Amino acid sequence: MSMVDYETVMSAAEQKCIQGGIRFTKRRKQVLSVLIEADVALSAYEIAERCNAGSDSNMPAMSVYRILDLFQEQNFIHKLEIANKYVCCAHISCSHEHDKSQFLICGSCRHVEEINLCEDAVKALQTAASAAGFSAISPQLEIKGRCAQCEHSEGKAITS
Amino acid sequence: MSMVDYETVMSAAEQKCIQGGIRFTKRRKQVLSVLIEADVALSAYEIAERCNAGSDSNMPAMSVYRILDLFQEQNFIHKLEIANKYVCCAHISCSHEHDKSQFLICGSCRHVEEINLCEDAVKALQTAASAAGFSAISPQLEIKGRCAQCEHSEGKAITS
DNA sequence: GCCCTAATTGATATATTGTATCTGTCACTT
DNA sequence: AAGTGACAGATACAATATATCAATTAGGGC
Repeated sequence: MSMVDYETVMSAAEQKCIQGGIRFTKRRKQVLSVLIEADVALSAYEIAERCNAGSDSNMPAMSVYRILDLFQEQNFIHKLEIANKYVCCAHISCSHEHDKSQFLICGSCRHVEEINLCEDAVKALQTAASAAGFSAISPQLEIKGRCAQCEHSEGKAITS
Repeated sequence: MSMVDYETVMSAAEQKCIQGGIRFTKRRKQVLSVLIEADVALSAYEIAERCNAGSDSNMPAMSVYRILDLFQEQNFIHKLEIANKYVCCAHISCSHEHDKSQFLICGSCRHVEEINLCEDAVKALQTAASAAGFSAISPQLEIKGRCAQCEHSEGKAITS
């Protein structure tokens, strides 16, 4: 998330909170800050640690979970269920619709990359889902694979 | 998994164990039995419960985890990481290669369906992965969506 | 059959991730 | 200034998973 401007994202988030009748409190700012500045996906407890690192603040994990829930509702962040980690949405400060995101997750090191699938691939997934009685697939797609780093280091197979 | 013949699968598993120099013990038979007979994906603790249901056996959850690890190495089962549940591989008793599987997982009720994607869709995923520096995607694909049942019951949005 | 070795299981502790619940506090509205 | 509802604190606990070491069991050579 380090490619987006911190201030732009924070103020966009604040605006969306105001519009939604939600407060952008100190706690919430802390959590969003950590996620914006992280260049990797973080677990809830890692977020709490980073909030507390080198400061007087004492962010309890429970608060992190509550705030993460809220942020997911607001589409500020994504939860990667394969990794049990959270990432900042790359499009908080965009005006256009951003309800499609795809993530590649390394089965070895859990490194995460956000990608863009072509429309045809997404349609193929939708079609297969419909055939199986699923009316819709999630706009967020998580695909497990093996990053180049892990591919070169060890011969260990991709987990499942 | 109820569409496959129980005995066929069990004996195929036994053969593969023997070939791999691995014992097909009572504990392992219990776990595989439960997964074959289950028509839904089960968590490790649910598997332990079912092993113990109405019997003198006392299967500890730790043993289940160990056996699940082994079965994953042997490709007898798949772990669905989005649901934290396990399913029997539909192809244990097949002779052909079976290293591609795709699952649809309902984001509301965690219902699981195994599907078959067309080659083109899989290739598109591969291509996108390569472009992002992932040398390979996992042969097992998990896609989150919303099953027809949940779609008709509630208006609640797909989680993430 | 007996012993040796390695595989397997038992048993216990602990880590990680997440939910439930109730209470206290703070900010906005009137 | 008081009331209301959103927000945070605090505690307990559930669910999922890993680590470790001891005890047991099965199979192979003698």
